[in-house]
Amino acid sequence: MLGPSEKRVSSQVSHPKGRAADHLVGAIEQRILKGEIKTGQPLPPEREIVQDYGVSRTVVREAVRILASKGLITAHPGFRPVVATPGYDAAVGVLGSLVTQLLGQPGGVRNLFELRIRMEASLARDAAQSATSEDIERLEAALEANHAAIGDSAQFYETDTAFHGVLYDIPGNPVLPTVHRAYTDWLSPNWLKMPRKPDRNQNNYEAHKAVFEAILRRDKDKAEDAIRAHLASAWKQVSSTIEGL
Amino acid sequence: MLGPSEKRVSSQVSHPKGRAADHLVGAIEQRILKGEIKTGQPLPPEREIVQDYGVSRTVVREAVRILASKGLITAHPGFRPVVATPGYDAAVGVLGSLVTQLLGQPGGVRNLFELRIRMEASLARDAAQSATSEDIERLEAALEANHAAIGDSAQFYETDTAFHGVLYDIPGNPVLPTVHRAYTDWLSPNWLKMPRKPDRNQNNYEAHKAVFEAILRRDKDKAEDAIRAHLASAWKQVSSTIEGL
DNA sequence: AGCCTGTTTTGGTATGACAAAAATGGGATA
DNA sequence: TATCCCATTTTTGTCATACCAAAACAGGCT
Repeated sequence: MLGPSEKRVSSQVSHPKGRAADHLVGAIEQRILKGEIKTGQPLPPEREIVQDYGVSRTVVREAVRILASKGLITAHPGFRPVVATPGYDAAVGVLGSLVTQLLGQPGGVRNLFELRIRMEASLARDAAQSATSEDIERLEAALEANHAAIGDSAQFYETDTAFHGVLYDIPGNPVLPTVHRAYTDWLSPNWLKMPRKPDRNQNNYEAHKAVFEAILRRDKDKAEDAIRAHLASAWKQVSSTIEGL
Repeated sequence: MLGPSEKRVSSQVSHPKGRAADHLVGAIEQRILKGEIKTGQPLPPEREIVQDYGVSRTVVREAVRILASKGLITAHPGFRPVVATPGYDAAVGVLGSLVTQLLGQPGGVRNLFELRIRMEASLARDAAQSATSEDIERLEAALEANHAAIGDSAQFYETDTAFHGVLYDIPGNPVLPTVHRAYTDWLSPNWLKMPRKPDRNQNNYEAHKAVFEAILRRDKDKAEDAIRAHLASAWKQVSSTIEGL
């Protein structure tokens, strides 16, 4: 036994309500948002924060972990946490588990895929209207790569994704490529369950080609129809393979 | 002084690498995803988890807070954390601070608003194509409410949002209303900085009316154009008011 | 049965300790 | 002098323990 001799008054009077860790999170968040702690720069050592805010290390630690899981800082084990580079991709990571849970509930995958269809329909129209000749070239290159990969299903999946990805690049909004990555990340678990055979690849390639040609012709309606048809067919393939729709 | 007499071998051999808290998070996450702990049900007491997983309460506590900030559980201070009802809105909350950071960087607001324009253009087309008579009625009611609020800018903002909200409701995808809320939540801080005067309200109302009428006529292109024009004009108003574009 | 109250449980926080890994500083070496 | 290696100091990760306050619970009283 060790001697339980000393009393401890504890008590931190400063924060009347709410969790201390949350207050700390807020405080540090502010400092990050205001740029007081710049991107890429490490947070002060835990003990220093303890001093500055008059809380225990337990609390500091919790706050740091919360900030990390919010995506504001990155914390490799053993290293000082550093303020994360703000990027749209981080958001995808933060959503991770939540989305997984959402996709697990009835209709979840379908709801997300519908959103994707809507988005790509819009992108296809856009491309048909305002793709530059450079955009067209990239699209064509992606299409060719896709064609070349018909025999190799893994490769086909890659080039398929890449082709769609070009559409997300065209408007020049940096959020869109991230959205694309989010869709593919979140939907791929379901997609990859589906058996992929060369004849299916062939069909999909042809669908891509139709989209490309409509864009080339600057036919917005046709482009939208083509990609909607393509995605609807893909959905049919997937949903027939998997129970949970 | 207390006697530092006893040795402590500590050491938890089970987890070869990575942070203990992260392993715990993963484990509990699995149990939630698998439905072992059902929605609305409280997590076991911290001390019990300590026993079950052979970790310290510090670690359990961290894990719980992380799960909370991921949106998988909700933890009111002083209460047992309960497994959160999975809902799309939770995702918006989870993104919170990250998005704030993103919007703070150059072009952030513009990027998000462009996404919104794209979305609503798509929704307007959709509505023109497949709104039921019931949808039309709701849209009309929203439009009237908007008209009645022209004199009251606060009220106008409400009904304005509600009108757009109807568009997000029409396709019946539960994710869309959430997207709408996300857009408004995130953009409103900027919007509300803008002085709102009755004549502007009048203009906006008329823009809404144009959208409505195009939908009524089932004219997809016109509907899209109308809402794009409306949003582009709104953007002009806002961006001229605020520096940070 | 319904309400009040004392007890037990549980979350929130603080403290102190220590191993392991990272940062640091100096000295030996090329 | 510049460079590399190693001993020392920090710092993080984790554990154990203690204590308060609030919540949950269990009786007892009305």
